[in-house]
Amino acid sequence: MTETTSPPAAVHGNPAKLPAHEIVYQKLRAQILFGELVPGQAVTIQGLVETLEAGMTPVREAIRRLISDGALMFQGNRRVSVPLLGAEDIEELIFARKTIECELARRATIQISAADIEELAAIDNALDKAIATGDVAGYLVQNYSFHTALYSHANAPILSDIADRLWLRFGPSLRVVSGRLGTQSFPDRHKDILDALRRQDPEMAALAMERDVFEGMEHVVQGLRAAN
Amino acid sequence: MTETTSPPAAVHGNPAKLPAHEIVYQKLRAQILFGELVPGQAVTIQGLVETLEAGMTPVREAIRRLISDGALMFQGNRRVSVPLLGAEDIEELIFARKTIECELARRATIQISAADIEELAAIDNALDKAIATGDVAGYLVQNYSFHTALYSHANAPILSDIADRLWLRFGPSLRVVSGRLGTQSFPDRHKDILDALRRQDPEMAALAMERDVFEGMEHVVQGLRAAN
DNA sequence: CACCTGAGAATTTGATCATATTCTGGTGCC
DNA sequence: GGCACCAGAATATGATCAAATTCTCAGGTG
Repeated sequence: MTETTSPPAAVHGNPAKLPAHEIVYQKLRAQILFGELVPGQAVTIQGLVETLEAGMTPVREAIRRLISDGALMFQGNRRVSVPLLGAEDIEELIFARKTIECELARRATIQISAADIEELAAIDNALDKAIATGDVAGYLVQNYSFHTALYSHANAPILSDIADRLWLRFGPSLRVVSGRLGTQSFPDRHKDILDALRRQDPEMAALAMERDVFEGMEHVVQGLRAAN
Repeated sequence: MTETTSPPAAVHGNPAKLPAHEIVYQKLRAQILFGELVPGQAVTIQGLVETLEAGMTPVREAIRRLISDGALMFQGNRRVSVPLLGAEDIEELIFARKTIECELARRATIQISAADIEELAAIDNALDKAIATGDVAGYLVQNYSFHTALYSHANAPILSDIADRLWLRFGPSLRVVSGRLGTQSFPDRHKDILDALRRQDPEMAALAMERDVFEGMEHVVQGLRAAN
């Protein structure tokens, strides 16, 4: 995932040896990305201490990291909550995602191996299955996996890191929209992306990615508009 | 600065009321941006506890935030240090800065007031003075101020946040290069940017910004190359 | 008489610290 | 050269203090 933020790099044979604050961070991060937490929801330190059965210091550090990530919001008084996105925020996210993720797609295209492309295809199949069965949580996980896996082949840690952060920002809203509109209606340009990868055509990959990003975000806009 | 990371918003009459972890964060951040800390240098919690005369918990939280910002690096074991940039990192930074900061320049151009332009001009004057007198620290501060002030008028908190983070990544290296090559040699496209702002020409502003970014980063590349 | 308002207490939550425990890296002995 | 030990640093806990929100209950008003 992100070079700078996930340091222990998951020592293969020793999964239990991660520090507590790292474990808390991962758990909380997943909850935000995949929707246990709703936009606007308050997040309390003591609540997480009980829920995650962790000490106070690790929880504190995890929250600080996630605030820095843009995944949580410090409300000025000492309260922390999951951010609500406005139309302007989404407009910014569209621009940022387009430029960053298209570039990552370009870079990945010229470096990825055939075997890795098939791994991506496998993820996309799982995604299709989730869409077909209306499995919202599965859809969110697989969609995120697809993008993350692709970017990991771009050999661009800083850009990948930026992209990862952007996902944390709209994750909660994506969940709300998916829950409301269902997974069926979501666009999926992943087939086009896979085609481009196989043809080793960076610009085609970038274009497909641009469509995927734009349609996905547009969908969020519509979903949030429906909420008013 | 960044919406999401600097919450207390500096209650006008009560500067002493910031929490300790926030103060530590600001101090450490400034040290990184403006060069007290050298790339590769180790950062220890206990060292900062003594230096900044703060408790352990606030220091810990500040370090976590800065790691998440990309300003510090977790070395896998429990060590933390200031990152060293490689050529590939700089190449990524050039792309990211170009796209993000040019867009911020565009957005600022169509929103900034005449009075605010003059404030920018004043910063640029201070910058010129620092260059003329060879004041490296002043140069770094004023240069950062100019960009930050400009972006604050773009009304784009997410993009500004991304830009801010990028500065944290190359700040230490910029300091090294400036110290080695002197401030004289640094390019300064700020006059062009100010021109574009006054003419309300977004594309011209973006172009000037692109040059400023590119020449600045190219300079860093040359400086680092000279170090080998 | 019902309802709104606001002061102040009670409770919840966050911030900080002192301390115990665990881990890493280095040193010196075999 | 490899292994055991040691010093120092990081991680994690729980207690304590401080702040903020919420609740409650008078008092006043329509």
